[in-house]
Amino acid sequence: MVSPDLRQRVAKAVAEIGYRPNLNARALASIRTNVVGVLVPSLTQHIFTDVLRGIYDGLQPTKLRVLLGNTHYDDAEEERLVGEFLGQKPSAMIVSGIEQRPATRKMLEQFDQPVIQIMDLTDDPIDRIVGFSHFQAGYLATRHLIEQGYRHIGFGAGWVNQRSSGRMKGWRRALEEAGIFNPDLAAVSIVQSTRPEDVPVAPTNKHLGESTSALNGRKYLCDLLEREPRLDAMFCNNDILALGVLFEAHARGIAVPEGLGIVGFNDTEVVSASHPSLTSVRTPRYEIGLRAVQEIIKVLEGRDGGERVMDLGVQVMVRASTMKLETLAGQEM
Amino acid sequence: MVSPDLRQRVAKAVAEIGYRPNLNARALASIRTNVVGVLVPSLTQHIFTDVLRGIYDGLQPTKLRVLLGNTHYDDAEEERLVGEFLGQKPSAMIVSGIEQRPATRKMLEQFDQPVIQIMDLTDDPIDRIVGFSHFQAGYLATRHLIEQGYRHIGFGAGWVNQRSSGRMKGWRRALEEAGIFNPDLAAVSIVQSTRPEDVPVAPTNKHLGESTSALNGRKYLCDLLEREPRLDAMFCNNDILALGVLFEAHARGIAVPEGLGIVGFNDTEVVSASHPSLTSVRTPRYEIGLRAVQEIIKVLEGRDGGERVMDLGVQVMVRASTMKLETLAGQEM
DNA sequence: CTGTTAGCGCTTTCAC
DNA sequence: GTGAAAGCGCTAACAG
Repeated sequence: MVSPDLRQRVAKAVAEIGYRPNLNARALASIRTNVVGVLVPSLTQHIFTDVLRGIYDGLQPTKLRVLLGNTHYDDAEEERLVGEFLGQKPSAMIVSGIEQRPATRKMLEQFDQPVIQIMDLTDDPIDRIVGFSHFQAGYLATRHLIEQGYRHIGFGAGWVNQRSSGRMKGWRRALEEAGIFNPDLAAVSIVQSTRPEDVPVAPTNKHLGESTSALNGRKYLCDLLEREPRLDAMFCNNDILALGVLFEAHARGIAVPEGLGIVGFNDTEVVSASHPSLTSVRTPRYEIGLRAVQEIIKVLEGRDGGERVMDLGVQVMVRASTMKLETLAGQEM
Repeated sequence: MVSPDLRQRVAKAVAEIGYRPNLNARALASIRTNVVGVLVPSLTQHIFTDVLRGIYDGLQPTKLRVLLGNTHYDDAEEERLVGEFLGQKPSAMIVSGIEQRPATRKMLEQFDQPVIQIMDLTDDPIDRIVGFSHFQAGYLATRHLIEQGYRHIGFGAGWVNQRSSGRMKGWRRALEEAGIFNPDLAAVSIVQSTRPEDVPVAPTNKHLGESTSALNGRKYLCDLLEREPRLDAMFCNNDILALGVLFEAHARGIAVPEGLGIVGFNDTEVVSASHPSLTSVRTPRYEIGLRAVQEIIKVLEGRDGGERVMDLGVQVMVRASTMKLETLAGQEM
């Protein structure tokens, strides 16, 4: 406690001199760093930037900062970055997915602060995990198409990694249960998975192309129609792909949803405004980021909930592009 | 120099113990931090994530890491973050735009390491700036529409800040030069600018709405057509807005480009795949991020180029949505 | 309760 | 050349 006058004068001096506390020294002296290390596989896909928004918003009221790393979907890079970040003694770590290398996992397990995996689900998280089931997402999307009366349902994905292969397996399972699975109806450009058996289609269905583009969507529809002219619906690995399929349908004069049902993935903003609007699987990206940091804050404050696996779920947002059965009158925006 | 054997044994011990150098201590002892502070106003707009990609890619071969902050387009938050980041003694700073508060600018000027402003241009940068002219972008887009024969050219923007108002002024200037400027043809939802006089339209043209959405694009086209039925073209503040305009044109049966010319902004991937494909102004977002860190690396290595203002330019990518004059045969993809 | 001092784990410098 | 010692700017634990 000092006099307000002195307080004022000190503050003034501080401002004049331009004094800034050295946070490195502070971090070294105390053990707290107030830094959360965040590792994402990509900044290209808006999906991870939505997660980041949630993280930043959740961290806003705290004094925690973000140290962000981009692994570029590369195991080795992830391992390097985890090592580097851990050397910074962060207050917590957030990493994407569940496919860490054994060495990476070990480092993270030895780390004595909260570690949150995000964007996927497993019974055996490093510490805690908050995400949703990709299998369930693919399954629900495909079931929706089946219920709408579609029978020749394709799948399109620019590239297949561990998470999208989960969606793909959901697609396959739903079709197998209905007895209408056809492995020819998968259009996949690039497969990257540590376990190739994860991808439930024959390699003959693959062809090269860029990763995740609307142009690919157009191409996939062409390809699948060539293989199976009766194709009447598509579940797309992302919304941009779905938009591409829609554009190609427009260009070919195929009516959507009557002649072709389309389901996107992620439910990004653009799909609700297209004409016709697109059905899409809503993924809780923002919520995942927010929840991850909320859990971190809880643990750091000592009021740990103890929940290790947090499934935030997905939801099929039904719009005009799959309204085959219903009358469309008044349904479109 | 030690024997390979000993080297091996030490490495083994290091791995077993799980030793990690404490980077805070290192930062404190040396003055080098190997951290680049990056401040962006938003992570929602993919535009800044493209910049980030450039930054990360440019930093890849170095040992520099990124400390990322999100100002949410808030001056006060920017000031807070600059102070906080500077306390970390980063090796360099990257900040977005040129509208820093005086106090923020002063802190950055006193900082003795490279400071790069990005995404805009000014003759008077804090240290260096790499970007492009938003005025030129708006001017070129509008000139292109005029040259294609359009005469009632509207402008649409979810929200107008310092940079988009530059585009808007370019739009206005081009129309004034052609003697066809009509202030009624601006559809703008939210204006946020320190200098309201920057926005070259009457306030009556504003109405509320979400920031940057395809649904807004649809609404803007409706609004402008109501105000001026002869409207025959639109320059949109971003590609998603342009997509919304295209969807609304579809829905209303307006032919694009014959009845309505559309130009987007940023040239994101999706516009080249739409049907018809959309003309858009390509902005060098990735290149800006890359160049910014290349400049930083140059300065840190002591081989400073001395260039303070780096204009990376923009380019109108002409596609089907503005091909009014030419024959369209064979032009569309 | 205030003022002092001993480190935090490195890098750098200075003797040897 | 190698090895010991002196800080970097703070925080925390101590004594007054």
